Amino acid sequence: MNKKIKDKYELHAQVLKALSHSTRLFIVNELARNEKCVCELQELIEDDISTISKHLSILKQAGIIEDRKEGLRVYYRLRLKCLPMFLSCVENIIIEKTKMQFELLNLSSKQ
Amino acid sequence: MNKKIKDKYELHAQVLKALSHSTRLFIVNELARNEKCVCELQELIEDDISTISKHLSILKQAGIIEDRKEGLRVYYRLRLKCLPMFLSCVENIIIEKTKMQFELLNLSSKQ
DNA sequence: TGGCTATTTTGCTATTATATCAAGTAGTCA
DNA sequence: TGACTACTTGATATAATAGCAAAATAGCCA
Repeated sequence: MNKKIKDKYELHAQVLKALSHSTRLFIVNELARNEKCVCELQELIEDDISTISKHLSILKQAGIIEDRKEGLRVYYRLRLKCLPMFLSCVENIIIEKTKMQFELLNLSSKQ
Repeated sequence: MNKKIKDKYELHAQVLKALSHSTRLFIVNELARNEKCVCELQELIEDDISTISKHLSILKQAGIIEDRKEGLRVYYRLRLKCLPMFLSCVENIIIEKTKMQFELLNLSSKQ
């Protein structure tokens, strides 16, 4: 694979990597509804706040979310509007995969 | 975050993790056009064949691709038809992000 | 059967990602 | 100014992943 092509896919992989974590997916889904401050996310997730802050910085640096400051609070919102559609595609993958496993089970029980 | 929700996002994260690698994204894009055997992919990628085989098994186990055997060769194809759409969404993220960085550069040079 | 080709699996080391705690920054308000 | 709240960053220990090479498996054909 030539370097130019590899670099292009490297960029794509970085975005996907940023989304490859259950907490970060949860965050993205929450922010798809409306913006939230770190403290609101912390209440929902119940992890150490520094862990959540770090997840947010990973999403931000990937260009997936952006922030704005209001007094003491930092509000985050989704930058990528096509993300919910994209996640429903992932949902399809999971459903398909589960079906496949189910069919496999059926086949093996018939033997 | 309650366990049920966490588990759901964990499943999604696994699919995204499988896609979070430049070689695997390349593979998926190649297979989006038509099925290919491992040896054909190896020619294009030029990595150790055992490395490519491992990438393929990661994509397969995530439900993203499937395989069929023909003689000595194993042909892989895309299982997830919505994937190209989904990747164009990632492309948008990258374009947006690049624009943002460009604007930042412009702003700072005006000072 | 034995030798050949295509692919997968295993064992290994190096690299990268994650979680946590402690310390640091930034904005508010008395 | 100093205490307080909301958040970020740094250090570090632990866990997951990548890539290579050697060994194993599977199908073909003489």
